[in-house]
Order: sequence, then C-alpha cells, then structure tokens
Amino acid sequence: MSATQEEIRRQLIDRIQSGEWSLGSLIPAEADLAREYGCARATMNRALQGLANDGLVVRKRKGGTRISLRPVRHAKVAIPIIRDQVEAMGETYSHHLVALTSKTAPLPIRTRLQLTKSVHALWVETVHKANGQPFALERRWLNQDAVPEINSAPLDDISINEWLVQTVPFSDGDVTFTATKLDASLAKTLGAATGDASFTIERTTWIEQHVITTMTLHYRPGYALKTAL
Amino acid sequence: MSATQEEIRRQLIDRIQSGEWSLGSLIPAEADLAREYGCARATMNRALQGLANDGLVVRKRKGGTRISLRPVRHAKVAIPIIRDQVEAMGETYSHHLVALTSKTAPLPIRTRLQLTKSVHALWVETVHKANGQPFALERRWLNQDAVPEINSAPLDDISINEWLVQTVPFSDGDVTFTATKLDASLAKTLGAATGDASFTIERTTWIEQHVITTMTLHYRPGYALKTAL
DNA sequence: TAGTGGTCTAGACCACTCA
DNA sequence: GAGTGGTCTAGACCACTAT
Repeated sequence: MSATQEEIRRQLIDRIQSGEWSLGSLIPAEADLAREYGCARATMNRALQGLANDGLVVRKRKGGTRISLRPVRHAKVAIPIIRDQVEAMGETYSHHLVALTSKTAPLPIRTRLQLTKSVHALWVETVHKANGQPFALERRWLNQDAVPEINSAPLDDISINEWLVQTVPFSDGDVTFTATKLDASLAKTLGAATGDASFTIERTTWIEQHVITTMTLHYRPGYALKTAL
Repeated sequence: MSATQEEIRRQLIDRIQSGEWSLGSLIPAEADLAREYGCARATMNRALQGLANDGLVVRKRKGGTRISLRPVRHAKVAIPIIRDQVEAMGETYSHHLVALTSKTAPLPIRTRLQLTKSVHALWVETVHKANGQPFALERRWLNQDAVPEINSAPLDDISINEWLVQTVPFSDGDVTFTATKLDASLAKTLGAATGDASFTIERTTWIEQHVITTMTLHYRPGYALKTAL
C-alpha cells in the first residue's frame, strides 16, 4: 500500500496522461480516491492540491475536481543576484559604478516611486562584468525617503544590487521581460554593436505598498534566461 | 488565537522584514513556534514550508530553520496558449499556416528530438495574429514518431499550438527566453523593421523522456512579458 | 545519539456552491 | 440542503544530520 503523496501524485498524473481521465472530466471525490489508494484523506488532499498548483486540475468545493481544460503551464524563473549569476557560469564577477547622483526624477518615475514630498531621487548606473567583460547594465531610480540608509552605503565596494538584497530583502515586486534594441550609448557600455538585441528586465520593488526602487537591466546580446516548465 | 497558517505566515514575514530575525539567523523550532502561536505543529509546518517555498527561509532536519542569506526570488511566469494571450488583451485572434512539411531535420534538431530511425520531422510555421496584425511567429519541429496523430490533425482550423495542448497536455519541458535581432525575412513576416528586437521563447517539450517537439516563438517588437515576483 | 523537520493518520469542523 | 474541498488538531513515526 503506497502511502506517500508523491507516489500517489505520480499515479494520478499517469491516469491523466494516459487519457483515462480526459480533459475537462470530473474525477472522484478526494474521500473516494483516498479509500481507493488506502491513504488518509489529508494525504490525498495534499496530492490533489499539488496537481492543482501545477495547473493540471481545477478544484471547487462541491463542484469536485476536474482535469484542466486549458492547462496553463508556469515557468518558475529564478531572479538571482547578478554576482551569483556570473559566478554560476564559472566566471569572475566585478562591477563598475558609472553614475551615482541625486537628481530630479522625470514625472513617470516620480509617479512610479510614489514621490510626493521631493522630486529628487537617487540615480544609480552600474555595469556588471564577467571576467572583465560587460555582462549587464543596471540603471536604477531609488526612493531615498524609503531607504535613507542608502546615503551611507559603500557602493564602490558592493553593488547596489547586492546592497539592496541585504538591506531590504523579501520585498515584493513586479517584473517585466522585454527585448530592447541597443542605442549607440547602451551598445558602447555593453561592448556590443549598435542595434543589437538585448534581453531586458524591468523591475519595480516595494515593501508594504511603499515603493523602494525601479530599475532596468540590459543584458549583453546573446544572453539567455533558461528555466524549466 | 489565530489558527490559520495564512495569518501565521504573514506574522512570520513581518518578523523577518522588521529585522527581528536577521539574515542567516536561526529561528525557533517549529514545535516551539507552534506553542507560541497556539496552533498545532502541522499548521506551523505548513506556514514554514510556505516560507521555504518562497525562498525566505531554508530548512534542514536537525539544523533547524534559518532566514535565507541570499534570498533568491522567483517569478512565476504563465505560458499561455497564444489564442488566450491575444484574447486577454481584448483583441481578436486568428492564425495563418505558413508552412507544413515533412522534411529532413538538421542534425542539431534531430539530436534534440532524439530521432534515431528517421531523419525526417514535421516542420510547421505559423503566424499568430491579433486583430489581423502579426503578433508572433511560431516555428516548430515535431517528432512524428512520438505524435503520429498529427498527420490527421486539421491544422488549418486549429493552430498547432492549441492542437498540441489538447492532444499532449501536461507534458514536461524547458524554456529559454532571449532577445533576437530580426532578419529581413522574420521582420517581414512580423510586419516589423529589419533589425528590430524581438522577445523570443524557445521551448522543447517531452513526455516521459520522449521528446515531442521543439519550437521558437518570435513576438512582435514591443511585446513585454509581465509577471509578479 | 539526540534534535529537528517531513509526513502520514484519523477525526473534526467549516466554507463554499451546486442543484 | 447536501456534497465537496479547505484546513485545523493531536498524535505518531520516520529520515536526516549536526554534534
């Protein structure tokens, strides 16, 4: 008698993939399945919740559990610290602080940072390097009101990317992935050709409705973000 | 007395964000925390497993639970059917089958598809449109041995994208995101300018170690993939 | 070897929602 | 109203690993 939810889950997936349960069909109630597999209902519940979490089934109280009609798959993408990313490739990380000034932020940035009192924000531009070659360019606006400690941070020693992770970890945020055509200035900074395509991440970070920073990260041409389904 | 793991989880996150538990520090054993919060150990276990799943803490048997030293955030990216993606923008979906031929696959593709018997594979090129305008170009190699039903699929009516989701749902796969510089031919197909940057997804799909298909999806310039942290 | 998390059980009550 | 999933409890045993 198998009692592990992992094993049960695999068997349930088999029954779905084999077509025994077709798309959109209703499968037995978890109490019945628990009896069938000889496990406690809580165990079957964990197995089924796992499937629901992976998008394979849809569960509703009283409605029962159905095989997803349109299984939407999710890719879990890790957003690592850039130093770790470089070192994971077996290369040596370094970074170069290009700009660090407090200046007037353009209106859209002020809005995004929820700046009310001041129109100033901290502008930081950093080149991240792998084996001395440009790897990614980070351009960031930072809300100094939200993170006053920034003014005494040693940003020559530690990149602002790492500093933020250590200082305000566990923040919430949203992320946008795009492809950008490099203009002459960006291309030069990244050691690439003007017009090359750069994989780009935009990210805004907040902690309890308080926006901390918004940034754009341009990776050097050829960069690929890999993940599993 | 709060008894819900959701509430407990929020309180634990507060204690982390407030700095009461600093990065890398050990927090009490789940039995102790359960006593402190007046809940069963199973409940505290679910709360802590949730935090571990989000990368906020690291748990080890006997080693206890620690606040993550390098919290690696994960973005959960939905990989929808393109029809749904277009319709979610409030636009009308259509598609156009550009090519559909069985032909000799280049060696790297044969390797990726694990083709041994035959050197032939099905090549399918589809333009997905939103309100009649090109939205994305899908180029796909398909292992006919793995999915023989494809030969009788009505690919004029239904895009191969949708057909596969309905026929071999719940497959495993890997995904790569890149930025591509459009050549003249791609640009023309997408109604864009040569040299524009296209957000690109590469995806290989298999079911139980049996590779089914590998495809490249070029989105029109300006496309952005959004998600939450 | 002892302490920690991982997981299963059996039972209970609740929340939702379909008919 | 009744059937389903959601979740909590209390207890148990096990697996891993730091010491």
